[in-house]
Amino acid sequence: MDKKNNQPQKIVTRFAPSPTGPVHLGSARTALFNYLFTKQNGGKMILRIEDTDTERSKPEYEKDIIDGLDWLGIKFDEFYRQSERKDVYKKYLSKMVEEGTAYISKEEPKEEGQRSEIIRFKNPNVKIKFNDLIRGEIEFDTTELGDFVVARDMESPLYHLAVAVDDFDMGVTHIIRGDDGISNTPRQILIQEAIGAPRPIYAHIPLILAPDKSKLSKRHGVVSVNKYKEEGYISGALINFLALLGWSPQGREGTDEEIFYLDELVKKFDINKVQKKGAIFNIEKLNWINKQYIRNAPIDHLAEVLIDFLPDDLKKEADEKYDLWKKVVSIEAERIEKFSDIADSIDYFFHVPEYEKEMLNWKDEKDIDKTKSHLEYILNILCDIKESAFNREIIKGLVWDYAEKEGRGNVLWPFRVALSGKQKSPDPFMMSEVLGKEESIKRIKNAIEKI
RNA sequence: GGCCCUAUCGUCUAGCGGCUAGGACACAGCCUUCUCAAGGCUGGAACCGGAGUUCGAUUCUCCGUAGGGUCACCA
Repeated sequence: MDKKNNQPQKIVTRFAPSPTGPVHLGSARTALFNYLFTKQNGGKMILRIEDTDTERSKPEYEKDIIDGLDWLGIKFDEFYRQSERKDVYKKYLSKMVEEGTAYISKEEPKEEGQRSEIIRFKNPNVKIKFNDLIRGEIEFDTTELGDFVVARDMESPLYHLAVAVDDFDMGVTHIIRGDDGISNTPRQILIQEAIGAPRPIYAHIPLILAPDKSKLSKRHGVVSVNKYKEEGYISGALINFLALLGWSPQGREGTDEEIFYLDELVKKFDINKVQKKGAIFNIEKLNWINKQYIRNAPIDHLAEVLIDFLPDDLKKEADEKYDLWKKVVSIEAERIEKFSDIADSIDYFFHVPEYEKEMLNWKDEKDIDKTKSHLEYILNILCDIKESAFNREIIKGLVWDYAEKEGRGNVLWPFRVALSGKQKSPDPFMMSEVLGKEESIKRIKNAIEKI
């Protein structure tokens, strides 16, 4: 509490990844929960790169993390790198050694690279009890931790020291992190107490699990956030999905609704309702959510984004015939699950399809000459429609009665195949509208000639 | 193995002593339908086990069991 105005202290959180690999879904969710909690409380959020391990930390991973979070829409108020804060750690380390809460220890190196002189924490061997927002009270006996190492030397702090010092120095009030950090907590609390830091409030969120219930990792396939971007997932959809893993807006005063944009999540999220057990990553649900997002997106925007997922040659053509491209997107958008799916069955909109004449025959039609006459009938109808009236409703209106009379499949199937050359595609009325009068007529004629 | 954590449909979850245990994804069937997708309807599907507390336990307690996390001069 601030004594002057009696206002609650401003909330400060941090997301503290180490740049030793690409941003992973689990980290992304931790960042998200931090973000939601911070925003809904009007707090400040820090991104802190924990790169004290100079061997494993790589600048490209730092970039991957920053890009990934940026893509997801998770913004930070402050940014730090631990590698640039050596002075701060040194200051506290000296103080600890001076006060005897840490000491320089001479030892026999057991492995290559180990020092013969390191700095250990003087463990007071007490029981530590802390309250976790998600799990409630947790108690540890720190005796078993021994005098753990806090730094290799005055210039080289190790993880626990750097974390405790930074959280204190940066005024962090709430530590929201993965479940796997739970056993690190007592060590960090011990250091906090040694340097006179107040204890932050902890919230350990459960891990994201693979289908085999183990901690989700690279070996389980795609876990890198940026891979999802490349595959054409919408960032909002991924955020939405991640939020629903381990948290639910359902409940007494809740809702069964499941589609939430970031700003709605900020309003609805409740850290106290976060699940205690780990949640298995289920890509089916992600795909479903992504589909909902695609459906809700404006066509113009989709056209702009989707074009980058086309192979080069098609992309060039789509760019040249952008009006056609937009129409294609308008009917294909509801048929795809993720952006990269667009590349698959789009070709026939730009190129006259190739297919065997047998495909033109509907399964119930034995006589291919009948099929031919159906196509001729359709051809005549299309030729008679004015350019300006060449749309799906008009075409359907003119063809429908005939199709009813002759058997819909007998008429509509060859119509559709003539346009797409595909077993599966949108209906022929939509396609002819998108292709336009001239192109549609050309393709029907092609089909007739085949027979 | 020590320590810590967890336990409702296949999966994500609602439930905060009394419910036909609800929703979503996935799945199956039906409808719509020229195909596919979408959409609509219907269905199958869960309280880990055992003691206690209680008039009454999915819910509270304990003990099992199972799963997970963590035990570095990594983070």
